[in-house]
Amino acid sequence: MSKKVTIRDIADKAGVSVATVSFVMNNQASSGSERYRVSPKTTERILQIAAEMNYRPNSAAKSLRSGRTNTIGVVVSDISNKFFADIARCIEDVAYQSNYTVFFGSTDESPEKLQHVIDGFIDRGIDGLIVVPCENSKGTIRKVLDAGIPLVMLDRGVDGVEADCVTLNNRRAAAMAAQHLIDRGARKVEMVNYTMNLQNLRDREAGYAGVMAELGMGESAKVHRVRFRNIPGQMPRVVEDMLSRGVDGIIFTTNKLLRAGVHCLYDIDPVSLGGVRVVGFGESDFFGMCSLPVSYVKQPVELLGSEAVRLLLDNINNRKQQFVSVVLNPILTE
Amino acid sequence: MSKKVTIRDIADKAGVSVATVSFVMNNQASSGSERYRVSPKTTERILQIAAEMNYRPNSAAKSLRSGRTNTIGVVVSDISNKFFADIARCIEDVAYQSNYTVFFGSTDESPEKLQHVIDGFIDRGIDGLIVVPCENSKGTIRKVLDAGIPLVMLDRGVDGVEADCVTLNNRRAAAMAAQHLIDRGARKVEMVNYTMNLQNLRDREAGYAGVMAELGMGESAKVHRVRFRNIPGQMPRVVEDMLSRGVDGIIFTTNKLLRAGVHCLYDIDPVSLGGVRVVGFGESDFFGMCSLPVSYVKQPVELLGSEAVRLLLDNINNRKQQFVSVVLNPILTE
DNA sequence: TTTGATTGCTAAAATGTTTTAATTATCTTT
DNA sequence: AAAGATAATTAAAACATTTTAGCAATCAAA
Repeated sequence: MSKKVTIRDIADKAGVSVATVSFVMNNQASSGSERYRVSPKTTERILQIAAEMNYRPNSAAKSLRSGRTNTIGVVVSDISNKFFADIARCIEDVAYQSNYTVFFGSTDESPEKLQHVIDGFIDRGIDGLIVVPCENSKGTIRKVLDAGIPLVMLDRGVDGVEADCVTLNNRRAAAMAAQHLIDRGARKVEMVNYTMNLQNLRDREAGYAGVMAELGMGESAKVHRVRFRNIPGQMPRVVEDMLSRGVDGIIFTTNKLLRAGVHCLYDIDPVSLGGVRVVGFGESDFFGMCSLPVSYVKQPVELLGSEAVRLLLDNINNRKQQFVSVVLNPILTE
Repeated sequence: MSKKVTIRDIADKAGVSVATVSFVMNNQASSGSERYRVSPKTTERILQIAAEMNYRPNSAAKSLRSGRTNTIGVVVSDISNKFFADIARCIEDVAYQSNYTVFFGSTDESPEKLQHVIDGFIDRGIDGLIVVPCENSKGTIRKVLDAGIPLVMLDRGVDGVEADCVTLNNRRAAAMAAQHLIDRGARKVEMVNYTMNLQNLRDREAGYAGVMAELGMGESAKVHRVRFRNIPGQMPRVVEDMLSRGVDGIIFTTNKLLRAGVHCLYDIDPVSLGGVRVVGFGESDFFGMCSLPVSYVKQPVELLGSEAVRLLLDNINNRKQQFVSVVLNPILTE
């Protein structure tokens, strides 16, 4: 458990000042700096000594002085949800490439948790945040932005909040889904959504409603709403209801809903799933193995993650004023 | 973007020294302290002022001085793998309850990545690590332990390394799996495993081999090995090979292998999956919807996560010498 | 050879805490 | 009222960096 070697130890051994060592340690990369240069010989020697003493900078001291931590916080709805886990992985990879390390936190769609997790991250001095905002999180997000902390919203925006944002083109995605079902001959297409008021979900409804109206099927359009916290309790009734009324096409607005829904369909009719065509958001292993085909809107997970990180780092390093909104295109997969 | 309020600002406003404020901020909880007390009146006033100034301690300064960050690092194989994502979520929850925040990192089973991720975490001053060790990671793990950094191994141990460890009883789990298949009438049971040399995988082989030998079926026992990095390339051949030789029971040693395997079976024979009974490790949505039943060994995810955190925090706070190994019981689910 | 610029380096302040040792204030006893 | 004990508070050092301002030394030009 050898004592930690500091910049001072190196300075002593090299017979120079700590300032010099600090310059070498940092300017190394941006070696073009006019001011504060160090001769190649000294630089070399210091580097050498640092290496053989196995020097590792103390990041607490570093960030106390510099105010930066090279750390970002990522707040999603639930890290164990495959969709967010995939994104998380992607964020991790891209962030690491830029020497950033990531904190992860889950909100379970609760604004209080969101606030709490974000507070924790800020207290630990993160340089920026990537957040999947939940219902009623406008206040929290605003506060972060007002505090001058770089933030990127992911998966959904928040009405009335100006900040970088990376989302799917949800309107279009839902429109594609509806069109797809109708093209395949569906006559009665309905949607199953959450009760939650989230931008992405509202957009999906809008996209669905739009297509239905366009095709003169506005009358038969219907959206069922299930509580986020009680999917297993409510889904069976919703599914039964739809089947009893002869629905032949269903759009589930999230991967969780889709899975729950298909399970219900399967319970009722394992062979034909009630003869209903189904489209969902986000993929899952078992789609290919269902007795009836399940189509789904593929989320460009890698892009969602990498774009979010890109925007955030950009924001951290350049402190720009202009916000940008990245809207990604969905891909429908059969 | 209000300037950050410090302990000094509070001291000034309250007309006391920074030391007093510091005492109040920390001893608050452990209020029974003999030494360094501050009168209830002053305490009250300081707390009041701190609250109305919305004081938030600077954690960089805190950890520079105290050497602690209230942060732990979690290194898994792949955070986007549902198994690890579930554990991660669990770790997050338990850690947050104790006011710890977590860094996450993935290794993709590469020792170099493991080293790199761990270095990054240590540089950021984590108080401890929860690690899923990969092949050839003994050196890295040893170094961490030698540096006096609390560490808990998760999901698998490392031979010859003494440290806290939380695992499934893999031997037993595999034995249960084999027994299960045989009880259901399987005559020719084989196993599909990775080529990797990991403790948990070896134990699963041992459990399988043990049961087979015990039942006088040692002759017919056979383990197929697939490279971690080339599952889709190798699985089809393995599955075909097994089917052609009349295998009627298969044990897949990981959830990824299981899913890949079942997909292959499905591709060959969507209805009966080749009439083969299958057991795997870890659950997935679609098991209930397969034409033939897939059984699986349920991993006690919540316990894996919470026990790991418990051991780690214990280690961080008490610096004990004695290492403990928690071995959890598997549950077979049909 | 003086002047002015450039190069290479350093001393010291600053960052926001915690903690030690010391000091002052307030009580009890006598 | 003095002495001793105890309670309340503080000054200052320490933690490991970064960065500002400035000092020598060397070099180029006049």
